[in-house]
Amino acid sequence: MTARSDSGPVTRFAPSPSGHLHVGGARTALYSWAFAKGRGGTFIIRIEDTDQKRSSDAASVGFLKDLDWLGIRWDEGPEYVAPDGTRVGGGANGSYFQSERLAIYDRYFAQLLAEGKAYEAWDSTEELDALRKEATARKEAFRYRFRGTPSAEDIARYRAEGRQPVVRFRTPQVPITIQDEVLGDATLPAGEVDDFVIRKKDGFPTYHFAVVVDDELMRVTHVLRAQEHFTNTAKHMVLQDALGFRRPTYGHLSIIKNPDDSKMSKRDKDKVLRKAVKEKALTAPPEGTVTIEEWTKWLGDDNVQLDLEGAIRLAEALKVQLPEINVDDFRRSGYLPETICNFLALNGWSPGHDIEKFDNEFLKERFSLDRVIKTPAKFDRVKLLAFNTDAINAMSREDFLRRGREHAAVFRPEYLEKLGSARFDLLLHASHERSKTLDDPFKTNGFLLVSDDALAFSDDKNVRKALSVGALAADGAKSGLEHLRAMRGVLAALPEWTQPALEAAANAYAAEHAAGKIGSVAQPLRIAVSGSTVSPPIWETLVLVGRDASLARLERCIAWASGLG
RNA sequence: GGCCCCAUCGUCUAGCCUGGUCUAGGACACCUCCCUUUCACGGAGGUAACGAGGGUUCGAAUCCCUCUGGGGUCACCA
Repeated sequence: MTARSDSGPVTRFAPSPSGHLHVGGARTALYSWAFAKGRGGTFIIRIEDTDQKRSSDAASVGFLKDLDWLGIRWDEGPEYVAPDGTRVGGGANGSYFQSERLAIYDRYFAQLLAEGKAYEAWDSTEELDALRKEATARKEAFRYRFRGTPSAEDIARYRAEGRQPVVRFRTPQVPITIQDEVLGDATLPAGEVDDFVIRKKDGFPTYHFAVVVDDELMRVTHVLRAQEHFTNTAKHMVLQDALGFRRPTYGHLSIIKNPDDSKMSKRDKDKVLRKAVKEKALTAPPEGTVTIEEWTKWLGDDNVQLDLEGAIRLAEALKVQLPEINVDDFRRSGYLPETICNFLALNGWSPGHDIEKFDNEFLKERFSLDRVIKTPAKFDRVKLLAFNTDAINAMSREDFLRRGREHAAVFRPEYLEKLGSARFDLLLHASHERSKTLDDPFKTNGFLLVSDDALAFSDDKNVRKALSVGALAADGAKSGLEHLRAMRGVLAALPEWTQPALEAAANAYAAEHAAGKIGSVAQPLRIAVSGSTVSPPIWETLVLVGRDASLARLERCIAWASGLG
């Protein structure tokens, strides 16, 4: 924990712990962090777990882990031990979990009630729904107004019925000007804000109340949050006035959208799966994906979401790509945290001067609210991939090796087990320059994991071309299949199975039998050991597959290709 | 529907506040060519935008108005 400096700004990121940290939230956190840290201020994490039904401890920890992975560390907030052993969080303004601050909120409820600035309301859900319907019928927005104080008898009756009151704020009927550093000022006409609930019947504060109290008590000076909160700010401002609190400076960030203009949402993954299931007209879950019960429940209700592991298994079985939505999805896909931060920073902010590539240090130095873009941006995964490719290409061999190992340890342990450390390192080296993500060495080289007799040769245009190209040539050159037959003997006779030895032998053969065109020999070999026309460089690939396996695959490929029409 | 906000290449954006240097710059994508044992990488070039209409002005992407389009919000969720 760092000592709080009184001079700098104080910002906070206040997620509600349900689900995972998604890219929009990550960007809000990044901006908040950069704004405070670039000005000698304090960055706080606060967990807004006032919705008992939706909040979970696991989700809280997940948020902290994702934030830490991105390189965003907080000066105050939940205590967390990073993988490198650093202790993060703590602080003198806790608890940083709203569910542990109930006594604090109660004091302020009492104050407002005593001053007549808030009142208890006993309306039932049904009564409220009826009022809402009426408003809709009149084509008006529903706004709750003080409906009179119930008599002592009424209250006694409600109590007997088991009703619990909520506390509503008596909103002054005056125009309210929202001051926003990003969007500029906006004035809401008098009466726009209704008497909103500040304490739920379970005794928990609503978001509006807790956020106002906590921001004051934690001395937050700048609030950066999603644009969906813009209108809420009016509520927060009238509350601050009633409570005698200071007003933080606000900045509302535009939402991040999918390329098809829909709002990025965690449901997007289920959408892709539902579509695939429908297209394939599946009636039962593929073997080893999800249970029949999960399957039935999921397909029976659009609101039910598959758990992540199940969704991943199903996506693999259906051969569809799940869209990355959450920070952890991008991590799993092999994106670098520095790339995610860089790209996210650029999605809604720009340093100007055509600068695009920068790190969090730069962002910290340069970030300012007046350069935040007001328009919703589409999240372009293609450009993100390009950024990640550049970052990976710029990495040293050693860094790529180290980070590839770290990635595999978490997401691809089977490669480490199957290949052993020497061949695993060779795989990374051989894949580095053609990798766009840390996952590419594994994602694109699944043939290394399958057993020799299970390797499937793909019967496509490129394969056929490579195997028969010579036969089609007019000069009587040999076909790829013939090269393969010949190479079987050449390779089997090799005293050692190393890249230089393999290359030398193949070159010698090609000089004599393929007019020096090594490609007409390399491609058939590639097909034989990998099953397709795409793999790391061929000599490395042969070493990765290994001598015995390569020869066995060669044999199978010759048999397979001989049967091709 | 009420209220609020926004509007530059397909996409992310620079420029707008402080009108002229904008025949509108960069990046990703796309197209062409080069390199190449596959796939990638890389190199050279190219296509591509100020939503529409009115003003103001000698001059508007930049200032004003209208329209159109987009977004947010209208919960005892945050």
